[in-house]
Amino acid sequence: MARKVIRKAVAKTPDIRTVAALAKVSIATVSRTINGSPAVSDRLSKRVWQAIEQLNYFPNTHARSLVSGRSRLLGIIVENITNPFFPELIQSFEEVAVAHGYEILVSSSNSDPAILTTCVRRMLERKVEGVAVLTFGEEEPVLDKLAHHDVPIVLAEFKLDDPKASTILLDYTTGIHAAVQHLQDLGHRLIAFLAGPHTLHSAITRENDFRAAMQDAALPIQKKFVVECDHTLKGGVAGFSQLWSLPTRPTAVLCSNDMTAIGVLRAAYHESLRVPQDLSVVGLDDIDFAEFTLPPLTTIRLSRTDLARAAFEALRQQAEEPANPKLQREFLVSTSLVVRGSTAAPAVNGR
Amino acid sequence: MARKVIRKAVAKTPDIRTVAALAKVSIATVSRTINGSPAVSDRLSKRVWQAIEQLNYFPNTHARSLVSGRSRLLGIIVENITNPFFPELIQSFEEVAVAHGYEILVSSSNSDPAILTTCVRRMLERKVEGVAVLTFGEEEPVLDKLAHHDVPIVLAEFKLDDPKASTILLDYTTGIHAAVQHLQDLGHRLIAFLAGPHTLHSAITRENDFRAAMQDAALPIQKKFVVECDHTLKGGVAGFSQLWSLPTRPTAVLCSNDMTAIGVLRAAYHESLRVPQDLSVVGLDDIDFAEFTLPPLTTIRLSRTDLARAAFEALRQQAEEPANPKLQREFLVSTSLVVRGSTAAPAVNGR
DNA sequence: ATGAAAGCGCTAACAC
DNA sequence: GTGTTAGCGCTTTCAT
Repeated sequence: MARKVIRKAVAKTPDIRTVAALAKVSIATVSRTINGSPAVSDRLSKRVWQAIEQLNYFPNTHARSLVSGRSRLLGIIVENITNPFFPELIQSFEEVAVAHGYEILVSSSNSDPAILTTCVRRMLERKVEGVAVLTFGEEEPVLDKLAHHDVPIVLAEFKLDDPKASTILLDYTTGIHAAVQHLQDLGHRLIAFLAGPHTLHSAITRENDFRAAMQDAALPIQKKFVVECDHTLKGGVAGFSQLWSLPTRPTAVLCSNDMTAIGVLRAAYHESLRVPQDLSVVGLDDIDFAEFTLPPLTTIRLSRTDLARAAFEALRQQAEEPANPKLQREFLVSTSLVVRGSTAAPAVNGR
Repeated sequence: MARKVIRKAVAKTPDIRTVAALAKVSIATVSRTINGSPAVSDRLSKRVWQAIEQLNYFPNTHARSLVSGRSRLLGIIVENITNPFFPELIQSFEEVAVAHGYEILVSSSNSDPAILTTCVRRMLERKVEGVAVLTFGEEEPVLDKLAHHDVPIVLAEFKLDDPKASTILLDYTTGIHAAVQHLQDLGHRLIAFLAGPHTLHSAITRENDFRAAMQDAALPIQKKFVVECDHTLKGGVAGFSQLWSLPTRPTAVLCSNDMTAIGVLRAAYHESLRVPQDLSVVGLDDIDFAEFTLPPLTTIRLSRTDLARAAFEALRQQAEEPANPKLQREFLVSTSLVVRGSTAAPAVNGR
């Protein structure tokens, strides 16, 4: 009794009962109205919405999730939010998720399996309906845990043998072939490749595609022309100096990602090399910034929007139509070459 | 009955009852154990943890939030996640929040009041315990709504007259004075300022601090030397060309943020100007990338870590000790000059 | 120290 | 069409 009095005294945030009382209907009707059930008469529906408006009411998500078993929460784990590629990805993912009435939980794994584990756990605790692991294939062992918990999961470039898992395949081949072709057309023969860390599936795929493209172009690959970097700007600087210490130097460098290419641009500048006259540089990703480097970076575009949409769609399907027999389990995102200012014909003495 | 059979058949995710049954205790004891209540005997506690382990159980956050009224969720709204300043800020905020057992909801307002409104609403629905609005003072009207809902809120550079609101003040003065001093020491007298959009509190504060610093240095400000940009790289390019079309040109430019400064660097390059010999450039923020521009950018550092920590602490205090009479309502984050390669003495003919 | 039971705000099955 | 009611999984009195 005393409790009730207090409840009246303190203006609590309105709940479904408050609305029902004001609209003079049952709480079931309020619930139905909110959820757009067709079985509510216009007359009552109007009264309910009016009450909702008047009270500035909105439903408690936790209560909803508890009873419905659906949280409308999706998790997205990226490798490092500080890498410009990822914020753009997150933004696209958020946009499409919110448009479909989902909320997202974001985490960076920072390539640390321990962190990934706690990320996953936190997301599981929040009862996410799906997790997009866009770390590009680094931390496989942990992923089994996710699958075990029966949560839909989508991975970039890595197939998990689990009915709840789907995969986004990146078609690097097209873009990388186009890039090598482009360089060959310009007259380059000495083309180097600054690879990503071999702990990453994507890095290995990219490197393999480079080798294949060179072979298709009948261009030899000098052994020392493929060097493993770490997908950071500093890594690009280091990779460049390794290349430059070689007796024969390449006239063009294809990089496993844009940050590496930007590192090369920077290192080349310090060596007083002119890009593209003395060295052609090609990146991969086409981060927003690529347009603004000096010179603007020729690069292989990997659309963050396409990737994010595919990831969301994979999760949505699993969450909303788990019984659908023709659930799409694989998604393909393509790449394409964007020619800007960092590539040109090699200088004659470069031959 | 039929229901129960199904329940047994399908291996449901374990709940508190499952644990209690396995440990042969009541659900209350399980709850107490999980929450570290001292009133549980070692003997039972051990049994409970064992069961938890064995079942790989973890509590349902929604149920917990529903009954306890605490979601352990914090919201952070930034202006644009694509601006490198913000991911760094988000990362720091996430780190400290997670370390304290909170989860975060991230949103970008993209300077659009309508988007901000829905962000706020979504966060309110999720029952966040506090919101950090780090948009730097753009969308005031909407903020009242937040305050109205009795949710703790922390703002950057904007005071809201509400008991639940606190403010983070940025001490630009120190950094900007140091920068002007630095330029004066190098011999500059013709110093321009590329301001941020006047819709931003922070932009106005920065501009005012610049004017004050110039006055203190007894340096005149040419009227046309202060131009309003928009805190983007493109804005910096545009600002530079406006400056360069002037009859007398500045020998140094101080920019309201790093992206603007990077735009100036780029525009200067296109004019075949050498930085810093022909033009000194100073940024503000010290984003990660500032270290890697060509040349490395001299800039005024605004620590994202400090800012994030202050924001979290403000929210935590409001959420956990709302009754504390000496709750801190204002936080100060300082700035400092970082000298790199984009500043030098002006060329003699520049005099 | 432990357990029984009430109830957080909501949805959905069932009754009318 | 609309209302009544039983829980969703948990925390928290209140007994014992």
